[in-house]
Amino acid sequence: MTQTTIPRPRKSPVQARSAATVDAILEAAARILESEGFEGYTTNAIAKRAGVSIGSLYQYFPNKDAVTAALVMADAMQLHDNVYAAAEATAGQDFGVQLNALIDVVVAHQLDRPALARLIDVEEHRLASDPELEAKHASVLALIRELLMANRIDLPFDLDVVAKDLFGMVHGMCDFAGDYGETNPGQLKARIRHAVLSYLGVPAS
Amino acid sequence: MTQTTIPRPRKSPVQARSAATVDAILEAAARILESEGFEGYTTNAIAKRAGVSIGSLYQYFPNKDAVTAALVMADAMQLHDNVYAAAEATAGQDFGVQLNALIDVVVAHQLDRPALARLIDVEEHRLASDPELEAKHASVLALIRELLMANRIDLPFDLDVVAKDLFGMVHGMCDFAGDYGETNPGQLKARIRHAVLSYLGVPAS
DNA sequence: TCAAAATATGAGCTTTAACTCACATTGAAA
DNA sequence: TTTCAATGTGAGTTAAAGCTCATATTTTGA
Repeated sequence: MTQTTIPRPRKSPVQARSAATVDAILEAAARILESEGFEGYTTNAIAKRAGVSIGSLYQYFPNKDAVTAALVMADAMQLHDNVYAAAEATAGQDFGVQLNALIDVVVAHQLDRPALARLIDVEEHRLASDPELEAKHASVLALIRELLMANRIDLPFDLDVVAKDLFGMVHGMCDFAGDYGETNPGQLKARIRHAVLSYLGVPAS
Repeated sequence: MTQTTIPRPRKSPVQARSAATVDAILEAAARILESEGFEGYTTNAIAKRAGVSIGSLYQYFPNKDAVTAALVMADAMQLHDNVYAAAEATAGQDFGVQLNALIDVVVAHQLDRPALARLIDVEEHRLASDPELEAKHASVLALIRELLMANRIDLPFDLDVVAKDLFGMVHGMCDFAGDYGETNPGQLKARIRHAVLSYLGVPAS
């Protein structure tokens, strides 16, 4: 594994137009990754699709990996924020309701742009792990643990391990569903709900 | 998605030494992908690690993707063969025993070389889907369906969908376990077994 | 033993993509 | 209005990686 320079923004945008440039670059990067895969994912292509010059791209990102890292981080933050928003919105309600809200978020996150989600996953592993990124992940797992504890669910295994299993399970089912072109997110959610509840030994409501 | 030339062996080896060359190339490709990721995965590096010249590599593979395709196919065949071997070895026995055998194979396949398994997964999606490869996958799913039918399991959903869910679920749990460095494959198997059995509504034996 | 086919070699050609830099344009503070 | 910092530009440099090909070596079969 070659030591890549730490992928961090070179300079922060201060004016509105440069912030727009950065946004355009990230959005273009996502779209190219989604439509072309790693194949066509080049900095020149990203700049072109974003409608900015290649020079501008390198003004805000020291190298290609920095663009990808920013993309990965944005994705992680989105999941994190949506998950927490869903939890807050359903706080105090039935366990089933809270669980549904979480599943909605995760399924949406994975199925909305399945190809992109998968490639971001890969890059997430390839890039040197960013503490900030790790924190977001840990935070999502913590939320799952809290949900389980607050509802005094009888766990078949360690709390820690159960949270990870559930996350992996849901992720895997979504991923695979995305692969064979699942068209009915509603039914997928129902199945995931069933999988989670039965794993936990909670009778379906 | 650029039209890549169909990744097919350029010529088949007829002498023993050339077969050895091809094997060495594939093994080297796997090892590099595993230890360096896509980063260092170059045809020159593969040839070097395999101890053969770059010219030899291109004698048997028309391009880089052809090497990767062969690797992916070999992986799929290995899973397929192991799964079928496990099914035959436990044919006629308890559902629980048969299921355990299958889980053993899948966990081993995914956890033996987790980094490699993940990257092969990615390439599997990037490459134009090979009918032969699709057939192997379909065949594995068919085996799961047969197992469920032969044991007259009461299914919560469509047979087809259940098979896919189970595969995705197991895959996801293994993948995630590989990520955080699961050291205890035995416990992972137990949890997967629990997840599968409870999804199916089969009481643990 | 020997010719022909199969296999192996690696320097180097070619393409491509990451990245630079000298210069142009725009925005904001004074 | 002026001035300087912030931002934008894209032709061109550079390094690397895919791939070729003329040539060398090994194996086979007659």
